[in-house]
Amino acid sequence: MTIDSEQVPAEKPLGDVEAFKDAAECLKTLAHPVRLRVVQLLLHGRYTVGELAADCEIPDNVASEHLRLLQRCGFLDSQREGRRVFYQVAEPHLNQLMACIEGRFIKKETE
Amino acid sequence: MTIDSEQVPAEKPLGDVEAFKDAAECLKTLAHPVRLRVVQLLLHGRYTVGELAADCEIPDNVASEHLRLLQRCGFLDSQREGRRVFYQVAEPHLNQLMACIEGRFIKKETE
DNA sequence: TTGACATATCGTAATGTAGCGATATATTGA
DNA sequence: TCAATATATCGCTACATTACGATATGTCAA
Repeated sequence: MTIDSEQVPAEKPLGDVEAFKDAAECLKTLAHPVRLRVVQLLLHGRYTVGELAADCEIPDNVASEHLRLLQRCGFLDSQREGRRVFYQVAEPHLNQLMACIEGRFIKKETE
Repeated sequence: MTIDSEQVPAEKPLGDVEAFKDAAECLKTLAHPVRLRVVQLLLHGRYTVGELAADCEIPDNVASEHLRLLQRCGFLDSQREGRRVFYQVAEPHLNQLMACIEGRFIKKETE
């Protein structure tokens, strides 16, 4: 048995920095107050750009840009209906991820 | 019964953009490949700045800066022991949050 | 076809973030 | 006290992100 001045830490989890590049990119997209609110809303129903912009109190074109970013990393998709475009959640994991975030950061009424 | 050209969406979840400001700030801190890897490691044990820097293949001072950011939003804390500083997880929710992220983005061996 | 509406895109200015090298601080042992 | 080690901080540059106003595209209804 060798003597080692370092205590041996628990075995490291597999993976490395590289493995988290995609995750970091997507999380960064999610990490914006407007986009978090948008995702929260879309987990409860379909909304148009205008409706989401109104809820978030931002101009339509700004909302449209946020939606484009969320769509680009696969969180959302959209369908045009007439002159309006409805967005909805496309990534099943968003539900659980959002639950974690709300559980940590959003205060419930009944607490 | 009134006729409404809009279909009524499911009731909106409570909250607003403002409520997600803190969440967005912390998520943004987490949303970096090095910091995700660091958190993953620290969920499995205590490590020094130097050990974390080595694993991530970055200079010590860069690691120190990442650790400062993670500590600033309450994810980590640290204790000095001699000339080394050990970091560890300070936020219990990180475990579940990280599980979500790994579940979505990190491929397991056995799959 | 024209005008109004809904959404998307583009150029740009302001701000934020990452990483680097140099330097500072803290701790230990010679 | 001095040098070596470990970590932290600072000033800086490069780059990314944000929101805005203007404009473009797509759709409908008169």
